[in-house]
Amino acid sequence: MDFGKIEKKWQKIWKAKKFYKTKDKISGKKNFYHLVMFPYPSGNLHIGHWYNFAPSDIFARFKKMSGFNILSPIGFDAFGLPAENAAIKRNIHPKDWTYKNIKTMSKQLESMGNMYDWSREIITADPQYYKWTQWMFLQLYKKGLVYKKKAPANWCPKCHTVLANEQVISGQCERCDSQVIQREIEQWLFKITDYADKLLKDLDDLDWPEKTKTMQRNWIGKSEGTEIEFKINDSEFKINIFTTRLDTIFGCTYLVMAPEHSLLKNNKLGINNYEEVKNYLDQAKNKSDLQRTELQKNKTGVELKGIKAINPFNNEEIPVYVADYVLGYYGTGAVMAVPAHDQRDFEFAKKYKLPIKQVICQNYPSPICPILEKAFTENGHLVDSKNFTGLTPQKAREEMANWLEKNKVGKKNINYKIRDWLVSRQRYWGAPIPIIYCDKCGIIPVPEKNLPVKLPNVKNYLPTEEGKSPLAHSKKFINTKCPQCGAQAKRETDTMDTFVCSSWYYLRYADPNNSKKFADPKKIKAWLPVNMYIGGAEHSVLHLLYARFLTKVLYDLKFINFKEPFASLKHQGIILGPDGQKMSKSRGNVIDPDELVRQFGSDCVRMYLAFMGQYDQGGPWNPTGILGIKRFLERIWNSKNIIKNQKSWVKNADIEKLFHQTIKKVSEDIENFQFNTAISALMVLLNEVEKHKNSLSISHYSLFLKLLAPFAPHLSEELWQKLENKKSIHLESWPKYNPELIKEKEFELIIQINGKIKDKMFVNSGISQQKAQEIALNSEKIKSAISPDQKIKKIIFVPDKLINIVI
RNA sequence: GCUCUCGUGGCGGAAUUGGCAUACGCGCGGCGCUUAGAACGCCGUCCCGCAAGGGUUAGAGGUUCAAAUCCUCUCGAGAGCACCA
Repeated sequence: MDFGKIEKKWQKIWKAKKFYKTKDKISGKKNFYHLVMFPYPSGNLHIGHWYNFAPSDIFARFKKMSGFNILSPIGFDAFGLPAENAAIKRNIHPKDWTYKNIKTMSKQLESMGNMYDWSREIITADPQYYKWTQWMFLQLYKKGLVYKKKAPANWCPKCHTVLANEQVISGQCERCDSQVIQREIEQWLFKITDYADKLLKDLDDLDWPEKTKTMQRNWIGKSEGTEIEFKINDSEFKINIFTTRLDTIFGCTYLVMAPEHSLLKNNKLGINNYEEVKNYLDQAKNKSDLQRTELQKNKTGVELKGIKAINPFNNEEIPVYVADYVLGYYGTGAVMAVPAHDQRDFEFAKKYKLPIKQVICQNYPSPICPILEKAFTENGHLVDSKNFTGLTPQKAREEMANWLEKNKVGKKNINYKIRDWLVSRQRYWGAPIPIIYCDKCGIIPVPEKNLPVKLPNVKNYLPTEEGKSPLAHSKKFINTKCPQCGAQAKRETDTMDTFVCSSWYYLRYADPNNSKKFADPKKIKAWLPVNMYIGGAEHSVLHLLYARFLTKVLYDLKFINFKEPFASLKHQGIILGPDGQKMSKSRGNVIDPDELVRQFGSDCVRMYLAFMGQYDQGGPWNPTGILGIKRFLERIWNSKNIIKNQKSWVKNADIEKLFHQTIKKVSEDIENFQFNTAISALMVLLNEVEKHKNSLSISHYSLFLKLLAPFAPHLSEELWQKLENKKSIHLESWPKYNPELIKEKEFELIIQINGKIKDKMFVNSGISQQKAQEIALNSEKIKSAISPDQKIKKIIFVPDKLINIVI
């Protein structure tokens, strides 16, 4: 049977009839926004894309048949580094490369037969789209959530651009794996840190995978502690430190400042050995993140000679060091070092022969504490801590913080790990940042009416080493007039991180062709927030965090009336190559879905992907089982003859019951994204039906086709129309089961002794414990298993399941 | 180092969430159909045992009438973060 032929036929008909065009409102139906993360136009679809798009379409089709008005759009995340890098490698203009890929990938996507509304397609590299990306930038700018600063940033020497914190993986560039270095450069940032608390709190109410929420929580990294002032002796300067272990302050034997600390610039503190310190600062600056990490085991630092800091709790004078194991961007950029209770301080103190003073001890009130071979970080009681001695660390932190606040030398404070989102890129293939520099007026945002700032079609799009965008070479682009005073001015030449484009695209689908607004508020209201969002877990702290941030900003600006973009979220697993490695062209382990579709048909491929295993698990691609699905579909195709050749129909209560049980099982499984067990239930049903051919009526057969429709949209449509139905099966409503009919009249009672199965027996459903007990004790097997001298201690009865005799 | 997943036949995986372990599919074996094969159909297929029966969810303990499921430790695989004070 050539399924490919049927599939092409229906795809053509659906396209011609605009069958999947979405209406914003259908009376009597609730809207349901079903969204799959839009693809990056990298070249061709691989089987991983199919795994993302095909099973999710099963869910969408099921929801549609269940009575919802579905929005299931598609588009392309078209700007960005990888496309640009790939284009450069092939010596093609990024635009040509990207649009060529979009064309191929669209064709491939169509061959899946998904219910996408192509009239709503969006492409983020389209000026009609990025006009609004630039508009978003301006809204954030107005709200004071965008700023520019010159500071060390993650620089990828191969991509010639800065990267956001989220795009640096273990000190390496997310895209090309080059070692990222720190480079002082002018950059634009979004103040995502202002939203750290909201981003954290609102996670609680989201229907998202728990691990994804955990990842975001860790990324945001809330940490409650105390900020303390340490005065410098004979000086007006103070060093502020942040700690979560205030209880250990009597064990503080020195302070450490990060090399980036502002008090270290130009020898403000009047240090005696500034030459030496300056040398150290310069060295630290040139270290990459990775180098700094690699040196974890071998910490370095320099003492600031000639100054001492004063511990406010005991007025002890302690030395101050600069060391790059302290981070400049976290907390206050300085810490109090307690070697006895912090492993990093412990290592440093050992190396520089600094005192290690234990103030938390397990043995309290015994005065003898064990000698430390590493930092002691567990719980105990305070020792050698003046009037705080004897307290638990928890209690001590409370009381010490009160003491600090009373004496005005410190206060409770909260720090977050998350850093501001660096959005500027020194690259060509992105949305230009809508900013103008005027000698007189300074930094001026482009007026909204002048948007979009179009990306010019330049010949020279190669990135440059000096840290400037290729757009800096385009005189036509740079030179402009100041919107405020009209004088000659220059445009910003950096472009935006592609994650800015993708952080709001879900809003645009509600109204993709609007030229006056990013979307009509009525249409936004009709569809958003997204009801079901599906995509890879690799975006947990990138796209998914950025999208939440932008939604919250738009909410605060009153453009939208919801705080979270994606009500429910599901991740699909990753399909690896047959060798168990990540699929990549260089490894040569990429599976081409087109070839599989030619061989088996798209219904078969999508169904096999759904059948392979749990949707969120993935794993190595193993094609051996696809024949099972192929056979299943062939059997369904042949089953039309059962009806045709049927002479007399015999009602069969068991088959009747199985049908209703299958409706229940399939419905619940699709709702829970358990497509594999839903398909297996359909297989069980077909197996039974084939055994009792004469008990299959036309209405049973129709019902089966409806259950099949989300999984195999083409085949089910073909068979449906062969039954002389005029309308499409995809306009039918999802079958409902009769709760009365699925009830089992009998069940197999499991009879256990001490939890081990000894006998099984069919009995009527709903029997009482008494009755079950009687039956169980009368069983020959049970009788012989219990010797006369053994007494029954207890009997456990689980209704309609089992009875357990404890002896 | 920290945070978090996961480990079930030869393979992909089920198990109503603590109540019949191995559903469904692949593969394999046997039989049928066939000149033969392919395809298809039927039967079998966790291990030991002729059987009665016993054992089995990476391994070892524990909780429970009852554990693949909960707890502790060990081993193994994977993901994310990583000097965050």
